[in-house]
Amino acid sequence: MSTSVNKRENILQSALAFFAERGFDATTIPMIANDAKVGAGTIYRYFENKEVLVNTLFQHYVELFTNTLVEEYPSDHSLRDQFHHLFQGMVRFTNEHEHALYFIKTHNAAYFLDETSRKQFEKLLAILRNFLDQGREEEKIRDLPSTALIAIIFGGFLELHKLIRAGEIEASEELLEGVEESCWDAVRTHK
Amino acid sequence: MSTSVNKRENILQSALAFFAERGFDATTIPMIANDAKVGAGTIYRYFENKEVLVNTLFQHYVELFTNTLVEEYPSDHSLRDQFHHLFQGMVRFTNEHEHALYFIKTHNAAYFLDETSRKQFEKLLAILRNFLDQGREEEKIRDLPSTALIAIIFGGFLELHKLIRAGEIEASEELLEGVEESCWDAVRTHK
DNA sequence: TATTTCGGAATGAATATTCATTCCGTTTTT
DNA sequence: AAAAACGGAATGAATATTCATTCCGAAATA
Repeated sequence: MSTSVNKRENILQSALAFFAERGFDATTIPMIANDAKVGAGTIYRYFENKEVLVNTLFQHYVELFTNTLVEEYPSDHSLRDQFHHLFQGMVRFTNEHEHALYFIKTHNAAYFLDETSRKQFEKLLAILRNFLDQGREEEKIRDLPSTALIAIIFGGFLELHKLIRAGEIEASEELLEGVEESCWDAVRTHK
Repeated sequence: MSTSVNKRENILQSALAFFAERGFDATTIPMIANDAKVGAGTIYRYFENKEVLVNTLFQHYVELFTNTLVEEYPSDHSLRDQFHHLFQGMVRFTNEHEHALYFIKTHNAAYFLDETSRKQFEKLLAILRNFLDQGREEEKIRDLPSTALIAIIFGGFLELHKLIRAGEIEASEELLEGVEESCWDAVRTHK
């Protein structure tokens, strides 16, 4: 069976999990190879080197996440609805790609990211900034640096996600709604 | 003279900066030695190995931060005042120890932390949890996992701090107040 | 006081280890 | 039976750690 597509995919999946859990520098190629059930050399058939591997991964998931947020974006609904859409996007994306968002969050300023990766990430930020700026104009969003507000949103959400994965907490609908509300209250103006 | 206390201190300072900026795995002993203006071997006169060095650093600053939060804690004031005290503690601590809080935040779940470090960190969390739990009883704090709320607070604050250090933003009194208010709104109940 | 001896702190070259990357014999695919 | 894909041992570079030696200030000796 031409597993070649599968192997590439396996390598990417294993790498993603390790990078998310231990970070780029602490994960070794043999670790990834072993987990992907592939020879160490095989990784180099698919990726020129370790940095190309991370960058590939990073760009792939940032793009995927960006698309998730943009898809069916309710531009003509209320700001609160738009926020809900974005938040739901995070939830959906995290459900479909367990480690991806955490990986992105922990590596978005890393020294080994190349131009393309940085630009890709900028595009993602632009979407969120765009939303916040629009809201600020309407005086519905606090007058604070977008990056800080974005950090609050991702920080809270990802921490929650960690707890859920660790089994310390159950991912009830109610809980997610609570976190969404909390993030929204952090971001919006209060009359 | 090159008192041993000074050397040890220099090593710790250099290590802190590198660990905060690049992470544990990406910083090498020679980097630290060079920055501390000390022979590589000297580091091993003070610390058994690289892991002992991080753990020492981690424990030291977590303890220091914990003390900052606890000192003059206004137990009998309003919850809002208590929050203000904690937030101010973060600000003060960050002003006094530029890299420390960021280092703590990015390394608190690292694989190389020993028992003592983990326990030390737990103590810090306990203080924050304590505050949140008390508030929850009074129904002044949201019914959400403390860890998630804590993540929101630190996430927002540290992101802000990064922007300030990067010179992208000025650390006005007003800005800090805004972030404090945002974090508080994320955490409290809204009648 | 001047000189010598001594202890241990500091050093950085040498060594041991870890890891990314390469290479080549084997297996699988066509 | 080629050709392509693999696996995993081999390689070399980068890094943590060690250790023989130097250095320096403080006693001991004169």
